[in-house]
Amino acid sequence: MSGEDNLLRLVEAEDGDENNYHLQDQVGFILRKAHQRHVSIFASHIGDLTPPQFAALAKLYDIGETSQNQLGTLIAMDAATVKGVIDRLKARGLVEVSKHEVDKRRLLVNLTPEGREAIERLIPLARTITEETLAPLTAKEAATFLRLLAKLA
Amino acid sequence: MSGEDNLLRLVEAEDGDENNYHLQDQVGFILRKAHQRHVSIFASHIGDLTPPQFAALAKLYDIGETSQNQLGTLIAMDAATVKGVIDRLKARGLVEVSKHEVDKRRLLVNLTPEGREAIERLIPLARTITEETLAPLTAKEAATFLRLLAKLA
DNA sequence: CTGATATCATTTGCATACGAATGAATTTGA
DNA sequence: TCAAATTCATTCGTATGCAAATGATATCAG
Repeated sequence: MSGEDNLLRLVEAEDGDENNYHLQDQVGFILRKAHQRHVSIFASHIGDLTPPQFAALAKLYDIGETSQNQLGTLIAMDAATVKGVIDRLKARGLVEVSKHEVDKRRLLVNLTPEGREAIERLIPLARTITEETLAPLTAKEAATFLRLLAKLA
Repeated sequence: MSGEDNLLRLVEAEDGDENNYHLQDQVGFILRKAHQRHVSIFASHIGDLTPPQFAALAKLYDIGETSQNQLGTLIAMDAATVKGVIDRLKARGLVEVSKHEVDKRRLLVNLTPEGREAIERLIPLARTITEETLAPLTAKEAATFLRLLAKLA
């Protein structure tokens, strides 16, 4: 038996479960599953829009016209991702784009009337989605969870 | 005015900001950002493997040979997704697949010696990744967070 | 004023993620 | 037993998500 084996046995003896790596205890894995569950709940309430698409509309509704790049920063999407999201919203007539008068690099994005109508209609559903996502927790637990989650995001 | 409207007005009166929908307060949005941050931390420590690929290797290391479908269930991936993950791990020689002797529908998946060596080498890094992901929280907060997160996943 | 830098947007390539449809094999139930 | 239902895997289509490269424009520094 090698020295490494001996050491390993000592470690095992101390801990009892040192060798066992349990995926389901890792924060990344649980985070991924919780996110999956939320997306599924979202889809069950809002079937014709994805969470990123909803985020883009909601942010435009909140702050008004802005550049594609700035919008991406605000909703945590890189330039390549936000372009795809905006392209699809544009194809559906929910947003419209225009060139910035001064800075010719910028692409301005804004809600269309249809987009505004859509997001106003959907925001109440989004509140329901949030409630359902947090339903396994008590109100106090939910508050604690959101506070700690925000620290990690 | 309906009863619902009345209730809503009461809530608004209590809250004072009912009309304003803030994306950054929604659990789904924060969950998405926290997940993004974790993936980024993961990539900074383990550049040549994605979290889903790591999950597949870790689970195979934990339970040994299993069917592709069963593996997918254990690591929370649907059949289409797990196929892609296994295909890429197979192409890199980290897993090998074989046909189930009895049930000819099943595709058995197992670690290769290289895959086993890889996951044993990476598990300590994964512990570091978990620590770094939870670093913004105190030990007590982290324990609370994991407990509540697990309830949501 | 101008060359170096920085910013904005686009494109490509790769990797999840999932719904839906399909085909093969197995299990169930009348 | 045998038709119906189920399970396993694959394929297709669509939608994030990000790294890297590129081009256009704007800003900065000397």
